[in-house]
Amino acid sequence: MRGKPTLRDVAERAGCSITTTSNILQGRSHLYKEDMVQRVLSAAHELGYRPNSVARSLARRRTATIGVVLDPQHARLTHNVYAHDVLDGILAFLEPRDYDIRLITPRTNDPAAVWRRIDNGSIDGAILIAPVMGSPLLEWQHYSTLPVVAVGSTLPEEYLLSQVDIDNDAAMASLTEWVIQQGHRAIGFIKGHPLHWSAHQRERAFRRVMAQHGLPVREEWVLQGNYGSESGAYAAGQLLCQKELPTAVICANDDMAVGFLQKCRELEIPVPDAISVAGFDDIYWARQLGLQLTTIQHDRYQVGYLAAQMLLHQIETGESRPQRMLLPGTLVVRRTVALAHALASVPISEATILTEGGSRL
Amino acid sequence: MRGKPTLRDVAERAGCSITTTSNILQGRSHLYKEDMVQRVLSAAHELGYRPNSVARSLARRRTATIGVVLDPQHARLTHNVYAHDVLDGILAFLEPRDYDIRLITPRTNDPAAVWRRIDNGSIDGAILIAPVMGSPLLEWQHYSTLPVVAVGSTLPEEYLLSQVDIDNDAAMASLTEWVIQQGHRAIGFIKGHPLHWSAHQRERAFRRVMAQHGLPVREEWVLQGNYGSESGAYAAGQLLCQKELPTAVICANDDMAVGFLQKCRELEIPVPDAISVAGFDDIYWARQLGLQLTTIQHDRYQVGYLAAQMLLHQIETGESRPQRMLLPGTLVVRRTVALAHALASVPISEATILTEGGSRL
DNA sequence: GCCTGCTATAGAAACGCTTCTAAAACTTCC
DNA sequence: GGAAGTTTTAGAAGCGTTTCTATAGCAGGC
Repeated sequence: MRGKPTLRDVAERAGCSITTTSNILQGRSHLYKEDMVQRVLSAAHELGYRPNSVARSLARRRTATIGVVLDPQHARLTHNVYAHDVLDGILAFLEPRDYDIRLITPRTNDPAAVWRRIDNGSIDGAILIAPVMGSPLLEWQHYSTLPVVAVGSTLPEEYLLSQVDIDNDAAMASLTEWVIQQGHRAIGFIKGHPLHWSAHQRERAFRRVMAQHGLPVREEWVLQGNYGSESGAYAAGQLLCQKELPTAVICANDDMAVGFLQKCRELEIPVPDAISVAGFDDIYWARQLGLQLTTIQHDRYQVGYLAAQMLLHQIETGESRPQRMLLPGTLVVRRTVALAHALASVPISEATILTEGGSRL
Repeated sequence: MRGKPTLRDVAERAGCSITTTSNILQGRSHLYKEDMVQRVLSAAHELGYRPNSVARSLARRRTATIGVVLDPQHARLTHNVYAHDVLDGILAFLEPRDYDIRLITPRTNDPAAVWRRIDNGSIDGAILIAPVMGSPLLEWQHYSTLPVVAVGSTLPEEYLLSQVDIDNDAAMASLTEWVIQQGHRAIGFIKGHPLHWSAHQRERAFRRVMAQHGLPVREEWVLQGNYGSESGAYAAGQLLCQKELPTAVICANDDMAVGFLQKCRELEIPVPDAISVAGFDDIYWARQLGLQLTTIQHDRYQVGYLAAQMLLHQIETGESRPQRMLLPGTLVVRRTVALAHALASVPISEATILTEGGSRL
């Protein structure tokens, strides 16, 4: 016996066949006499036998491993707070079920290469983390027959992908609704990264609710961001130097809201006294730092957990009809959004005029 | 041909043997006539053949996968900023070399179970992320013969583990040195998590430098934290209500420093006017939020990158003597540490007295 | 023209496990 | 006491690769 002990070594030592050994070691010991069972068990223990998972995977035709694939766009985990929470949820579900995780971070945009890497027989299914528009991950159908679940992007139906995500639309709608209820009429918006579906969904919800309330959206108050906090600060710079200002600004995510707040501090514009700011995501460090940001909180951990569950279900049942599962977000009211009528009547009192003067949906 | 095409299918289609096919597909085409090579290549392409990595691993006796193992203590990735950066570095090194990563998060403290999970033939080596004292990961020697590299913990030699880490001792020494150079004599310290080696190393360096300068360390100014920001805030509460205060406080990491700063703000104690605060780690969000924290910056990404490199070297050469590699940290001077003599002479002017009155190393 | 020494190709044995199928060994029953 | 059944065990064929070794085919040298 050179190297690691194999099933054959155990069998020899116990004086029985490989089959017997394999069966007993897999827990099918009711097939054998107590005596045999003991012999095998102790032989295995004495040799320190550990089954080789590669050989097992080959024989069983399943690997008990699932792939977690990061979009090439945001393959650097570091600043991808989203991925951490989701990954935690995935791990939490999979670990007790003896599934392992293979982390795949393609660095190319060639879908054939990407999928060759993902679907090479080493995983039973994959979770795609937040594929963006144009991502090679979305070419799934042409390159793989693996069960797949996408998280963090609510994709159009035609991609035929199962998905778990938060309900961006409903959450942003309720946030906007609430800001309006605080008496704000003049509301600005900082948009998220243009390649993220969520950015569009959040913007659309904002506009819809504004329209429902008959409030105009002034395009000079709608600024492009990219979900990064610098872009929030930049947008703040752009916005705050305008002649007329909104009384409130909704940022498509917290990172940008944090950047926005910083810029406000820099320019010595008090929040929420001069302007109200809302975010979306309820990120850890904003909370940690006591920024008291009013925002939408949602359970990313749960997204990961449910995605893993959905994927395992697909793997085990062979069910392949794509499903979509949307989790609700919760409005968290803190202190960066004030009542509009309590505002100092700086340039912001224009607000009331705007309600009439506004032009488009 | 049911299911995925195999090497045999390609061979049949190309009208040659499996060996030939395998050789050509692995790039050994100089062995064959151009004609044959073309036949095989196009057959493979037409069938959409993709080699099965599990079978390949079994035959080659290597998996081209390395395991990244999180200590059960901090298996939740979410708030483990450290792990993200390291993981990024690991990925960056491994991806272009066609190695994959298996993420392993044991949830138990039984070393046998943990190592059964890690070393089951599915990986060629492992990187252990920040094993803490008493971690089952440290039992390595008894349970595995896999090449292993530990990162994020500078362990005692007797564990016989290769390691890559930052030089906690040197970095904390230079930070302390610098604070002293700013004229501070009365310096407090907030300790890190007692199970982390780094916490002890940082504390020891602090004490040593203080002693070298003949400065006493007042034990009522040395408070236990746990690397979490809440613990920093708590320690601040404990410290700041004392009769005599230090003029500066060094926190064993940034998270605690952030907590400390928040508490200061809460208590309306101006930093650095009333008290100076230093951190260690230079975390992203502290920077992001413009806290201007004076701290030690170090390259966690690089730690991961080098660890992966070291591990691959061990795997490929069979070299197994444990090596240790320590990366230097860099002092980043921002604004939370002021010159001591520029301080308002609040209770803090006691400082000068302390230099004499102090008691112990 | 036969042996030597190439090159080009194929056969077959691993790798370590699972599992289907078959065959011994032992009951039981009429 | 032998057919029929039941329990216990073993044989052997995969799983899809890699790779060692063997064998054709075909020059060239004497």
